[in-house]
Amino acid sequence: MAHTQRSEMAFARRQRILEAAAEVFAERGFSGAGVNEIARRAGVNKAMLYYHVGDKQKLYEEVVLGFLTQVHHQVRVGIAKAATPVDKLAAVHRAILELALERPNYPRIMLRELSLGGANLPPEVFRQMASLFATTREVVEEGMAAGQFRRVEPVIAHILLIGSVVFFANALRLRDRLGAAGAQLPGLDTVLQAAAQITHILLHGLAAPGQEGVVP
Amino acid sequence: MAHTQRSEMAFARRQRILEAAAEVFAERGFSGAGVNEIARRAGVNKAMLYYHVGDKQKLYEEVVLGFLTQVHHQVRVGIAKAATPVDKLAAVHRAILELALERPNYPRIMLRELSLGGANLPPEVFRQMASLFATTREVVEEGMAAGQFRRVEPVIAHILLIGSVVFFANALRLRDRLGAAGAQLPGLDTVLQAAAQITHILLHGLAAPGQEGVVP
DNA sequence: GTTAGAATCAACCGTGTGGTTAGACCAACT
DNA sequence: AGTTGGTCTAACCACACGGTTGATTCTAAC
Repeated sequence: MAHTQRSEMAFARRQRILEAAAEVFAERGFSGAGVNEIARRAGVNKAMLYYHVGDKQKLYEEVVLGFLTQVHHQVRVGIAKAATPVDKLAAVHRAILELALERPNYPRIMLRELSLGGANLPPEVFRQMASLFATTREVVEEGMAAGQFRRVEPVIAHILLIGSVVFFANALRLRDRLGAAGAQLPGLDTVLQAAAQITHILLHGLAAPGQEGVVP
Repeated sequence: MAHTQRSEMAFARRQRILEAAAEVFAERGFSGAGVNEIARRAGVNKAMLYYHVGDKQKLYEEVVLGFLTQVHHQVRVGIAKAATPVDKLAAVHRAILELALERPNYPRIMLRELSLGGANLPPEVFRQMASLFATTREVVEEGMAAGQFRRVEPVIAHILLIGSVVFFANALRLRDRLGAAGAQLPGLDTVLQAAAQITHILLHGLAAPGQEGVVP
């Protein structure tokens, strides 16, 4: 296993580099991030970035793609565990939300990338997005067919689901500065409680007339 | 009025510079934007940026603040014209939405700034945000007092209102690339129609049980 | 023990950046 | 005509950036 040990070390290095990259990209954005700083935080020489991963662009793509596939995976797991369309959609929302809170770097990156129109992203990332969208679309259509959801364009539901999470996760970081600016801020006991309110409002909003009771 | 003409010219120049700046900041973000390009697009010498407005930072602040105050103004106008809390909240949503669609540069900037945690923004901008938030808070609380809205933390409603618009406006730009990646995309006749669906879902979701009928 | 190749590093390079400056231009007033 | 002060420009600068290179160390296999 000697050879394996070596490549395991290399793999670990690669992971450290990608994590550091995610951190810096999240904090400063693609243009704002410096490969020097990424290297510094990963504790490796700059040339190692190019050796193990690639140039700045490649670094970025790797980070984004890694996150997207993870989200999609979790979403599918969530759906598989749920029974009704409403539960499934709630599961989708929660899966995204939990990942967003657990790994706060990523919503930041996604948000910024959205505002750039995906300028820094390769087609593969869009394929992954499209695939995630297809998943939620299925759920929404199933729910409409079952009469649980009102008739909406699935893409709208998708946008609301994802958007609310990403926006919310990012907004959390403004709290302190908004408070300092005089905003009268929440008596939110926990972040998760606030998130639950969001899920509830969205599902309630999507419920077909007379079906509001189905929403947990 | 000779002197006035001169300063009017200067004012116009300033506006052109700020518009160009908004454009470039929207396309490339704060770090990605170059003062050279801003100057080029504004059709002025680079040094004029520093003369008329200030450094890159100041340029950015001016752009963001200008937009925020405009939003807040429109929101207030919308509220003033509406009667019931539901109508007022719908008006808030529409005001933000219309501005976002009309001046697409700004949602992009705001989104990116959100993901940066307002790193590039001065306290005054946060004061403006807090003030806007206070406005919607009033409406939400009025609606809850009147029994039209379910009990929610106003900040949640605020986030959903703003977030959905900003996210939606930005998502529009992904359409083509997502379509090319195989996403089955909307039969949305018009953008406004999609937006109306969003407003409807949110208001419906916020409506108190039994009050869903009040939503237009 | 030697060797091939993976992994690492310090030093370097060209380019493009934000920002500055010294002065030219020009309209308006004395 | 001369002076002033707002407006504008070309040229410049220091520097940080992304990226590369060539040499060097480490390790595993023969």
